[in-house]
This record gives sequence, C-alpha cells and structure tokens, in this order.
Amino acid sequence: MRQLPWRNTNDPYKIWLSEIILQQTRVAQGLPYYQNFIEKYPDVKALASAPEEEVLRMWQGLGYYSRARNLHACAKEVVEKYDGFFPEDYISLQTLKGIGKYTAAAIASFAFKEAVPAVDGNVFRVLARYFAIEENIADTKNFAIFFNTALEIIPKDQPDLFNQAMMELGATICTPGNPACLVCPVSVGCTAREKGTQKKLPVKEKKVKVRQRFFYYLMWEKDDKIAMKKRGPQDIWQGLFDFDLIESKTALNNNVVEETILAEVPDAEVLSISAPVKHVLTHQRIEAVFIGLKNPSSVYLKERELSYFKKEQIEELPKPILIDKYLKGRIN
DNA sequence: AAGCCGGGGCA
DNA sequence: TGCCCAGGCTT
Repeated sequence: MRQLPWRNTNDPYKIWLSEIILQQTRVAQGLPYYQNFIEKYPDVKALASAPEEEVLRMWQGLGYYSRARNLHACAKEVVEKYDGFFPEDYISLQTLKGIGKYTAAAIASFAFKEAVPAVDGNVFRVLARYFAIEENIADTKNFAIFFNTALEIIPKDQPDLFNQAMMELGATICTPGNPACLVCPVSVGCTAREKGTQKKLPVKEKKVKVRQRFFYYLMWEKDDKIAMKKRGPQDIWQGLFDFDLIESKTALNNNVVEETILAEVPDAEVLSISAPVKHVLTHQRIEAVFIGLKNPSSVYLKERELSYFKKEQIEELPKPILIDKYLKGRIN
C-alpha cells in the first residue's frame, strides 16, 4: 500500500482536499499541490478566507480550473453554513460544490465510516473485470450497475478499507493496459481472468471531437507593463488572466490580423510577432501567435476591459499554462 | 443524456 | 504525434 499524507487521517478537510486535487489527476502530479495547499491553508477556515485569485494561482498547472473555484466556494459554504464542519453523510455531502457521487462516497467512508462505495475509474475497472460486467462505463445510466454491485460486497464494519483497497488494486495491479494478474490477491474468483478477457474490460465507448482554435494574442505594452484581461464564463480558463485575444475561425495568418488590428486601432504599432505556439488539450487544439504592440486607444482598452500589469505582477497572476510557456520561452 | 472542462505520461 | 487517463457541472 502506498503511503500518502491523506491516508491514516479522519480529517474530512484533508480527505476532501486530496480527493478534489486527485480528480482526473495522477498522484505524482497532485502530491506537491496537496502539500502546498495544506501548508498555506491548514484548515477549511483558512481556505475559505483566502482570495479566490490566490487559490487559482495555487492551482495553476493542474487544469480543470472549475475544480479550484468549486473548492473555494465549498470551503466558504462549509464555514458559513456548517460552522466549519463538513456534513457527515453521502447525500448531504453531494449538495456542496464540486462534490459528486464519487467524492461524497470517499469522504463519507474515509472520514465517517459510512458504508457507501466510492466508484472511480479504478473501481469501475476492478468491478468490470472481477464480475465480467460488459456495460459501457462511459454511459451514465450504467453507473447504478457498478455502484449496486459494489454496495452488495462492501463490508459494513470497514467500508473505508474496502474503498481504499479497491482503488489501490485498480491503481497498482488491475491497471488498464497490462493487469498484473499473477500477483493479484483476488485473481481467484475474477471472472475476466477465468475467461481471459481482462484487456477487453472495462468497455468504454465515448465519442470525442476535438476543436481546432486559432488565437491571436495582442500584448499591448506600455513602459514595463502589459495589458491583460480576466477571462469570463462560458469558456476555458475561467477566472484566469489572458492577454488581449482575437480568435479566428481560420488558420493563423499574420497579415490578416495586422489589418484587423490597424482598422480598429489606427495608431497601433506592431513591435513583434512570435512564431506560432501550439497547445494541445484533450478536446481542444490551440494555435497561438503572440504579437507585441503599443499605442492602443483608451477607448479600445476600455471596451476590451483591459488593464495594465507590471511584469512582476503578471508572474503572480493565475494564467493558462499556454501563456506561461510562451513567457518562459521568450526569456530563455 | 450529451457536451464541456486541462494537464501529463507514454508508445 | 496520437492515444490514454476521468469526475462533476452545465445545458
């Protein structure tokens, strides 16, 4: 069993924090973030009273930034509505921001010993193989099949150990690619192993389409400052700071964008144009060029909701990794 | 019920 | 370069 700082504790705050960080994130990547958060915010009250931007900055690089916003909102609700104590059952926990079925079950079983199965990707896989369940795990309507199967075998006296063992088995032995059946403690009784269908399970069918996007970043410079804007809702990187952005539906073409800028901001002076920078996400593929400029009109700045920041300030702001990569590349 | 949301590891 | 990892929220 791997020794991790959020194990062997009953503190719901630590368990909750680790679970939110570890959603869609590997232990090796999440561990340093967990340690930074615990150091900076030792309890839920400390986290609740932090500014949201600071929390986002702490989260920078982990992705799925709605997790950080929900984390902060949840901490505030726990402090304001529950006097700093997390609700103690599976159903109530799910009313909090960012806590769904999996995370609620993890907290309820680890912190409060409630006998409810925590079905994450690892557990889906273990259950699908052990019981040879062929239903598509990507289809939400099949969740109940897996949940109820686990509910039948979870021991009422130590549900926390059961959940931890199931996840650990999936993470270390019953792995997606090459399950280590020879050393698996439950290989006897595993239906998939009996039938030799381990690698076919779990069944997972999902259609994913990738959006190709083209970004022109306009870096308006003034003295040692650059204009930036906080990103709004309805898109990626909510709440993070971006440079002034013109998005194009067609492939990057510097001439076209230069004409567009000059038409809107006649006095603008282009100082530099970077080579295209590519950024690949799971569902989006972004190509960006960074254009250094000066002399925007004050009307333009106001309409675009841009404000100037000193370069040292920009380092402290929460930003998409794409921006960070570009800025670091420029220094080197 | 379906679509959206970021990173990193690895072949 | 392409494929894999996955839980929760919004529409």
